[in-house]
Amino acid sequence: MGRNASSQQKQKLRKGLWSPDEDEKLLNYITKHGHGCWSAIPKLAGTLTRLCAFHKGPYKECGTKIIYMNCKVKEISILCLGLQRCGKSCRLRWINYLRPDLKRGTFTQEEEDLIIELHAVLGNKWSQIAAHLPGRTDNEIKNLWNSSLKKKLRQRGIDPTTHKPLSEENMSLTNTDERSPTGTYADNKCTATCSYKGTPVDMFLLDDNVPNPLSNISFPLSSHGFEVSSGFGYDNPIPSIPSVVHQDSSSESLGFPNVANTIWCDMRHDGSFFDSTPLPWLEEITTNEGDQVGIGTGTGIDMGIGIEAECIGQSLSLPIEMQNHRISLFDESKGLSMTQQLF
DNA sequence: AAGAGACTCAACCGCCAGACT
DNA sequence: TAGTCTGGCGGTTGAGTCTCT
Repeated sequence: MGRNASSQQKQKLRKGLWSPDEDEKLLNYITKHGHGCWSAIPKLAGTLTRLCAFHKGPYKECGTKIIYMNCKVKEISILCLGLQRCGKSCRLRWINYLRPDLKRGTFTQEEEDLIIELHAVLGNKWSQIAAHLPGRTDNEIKNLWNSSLKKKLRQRGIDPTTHKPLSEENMSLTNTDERSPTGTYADNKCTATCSYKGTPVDMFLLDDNVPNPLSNISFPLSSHGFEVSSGFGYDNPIPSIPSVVHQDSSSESLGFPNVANTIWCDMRHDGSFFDSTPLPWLEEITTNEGDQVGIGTGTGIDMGIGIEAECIGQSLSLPIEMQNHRISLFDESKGLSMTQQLF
């Protein structure tokens, strides 16, 4: 019996594109009442009259009518049928189209760059990626990725799945890359010592035309006391890095409640720079006093940033010593030595 | 101008995990 | 404990639009 009723209901459900009328019903309902239980919304949305204005007691529904109990008005029709959609469909329509906080229009270059950065770390976790782009939906980002960004990456010679240079697939590397294809940085347990563990010289010398960028890198200190350790890539020689890390104490407002300090980076994978884009791979790392945090982009272009949390907020003047494959940072005032294996 | 192919994007489908009974 | 329901997610589809020839 119940099964029959259920299948009858299913037969009534509409599919396909939403009409303006349906949109209006759903929008009006959720604006007034919130979405609550999605599965109940199709019935409730669009209902003009549900309760007799004078009736405070119980009622029951019977088809498209409401039967009031112990009321002079025994029966009242639902004047407008609810949506002939399933709750799931309503939810999707609201999230992807009707939500008032949605940002319309094409993606900006900054947004595209951020999506690529995030994809390198998170893979196809579209909802997590969308969480970093206010006003954008996972569906929208997924579509952008599949229709446009994948292609752009390939044109840049980067494998959109692994975020490694396509040419690398044909090279016989002598180093040992312990990362998974999508990057181990997503496992949120990454520390300075678990970033790229291959042999950097092998990496850099794969292409004779690319000079070892380590010999050119300079490391300016940020005014906030962070130590920026390095940024480089074997296909991406960066002669110098400006002050790439800022501290933002309002990390909670950015949705990273467990991170003591939100780090912002100015550098893209391709070596150009942009501003105010949060480093997504820090989102689940808790930094404590004295912690070191090492991060990587998860792409073929590696970047290591070391933060001595103890130094946060202090003005440091640190001589930097580069010893082949390592970069060592020293805080002379504290006698603190932070030597970071970057690769 | 017309047809074919490429592209975009809204929406559906199936699966999964957690809550509830 | 098992079954059911629900919401959330990623993959996929297909209608509409655009671009190219």
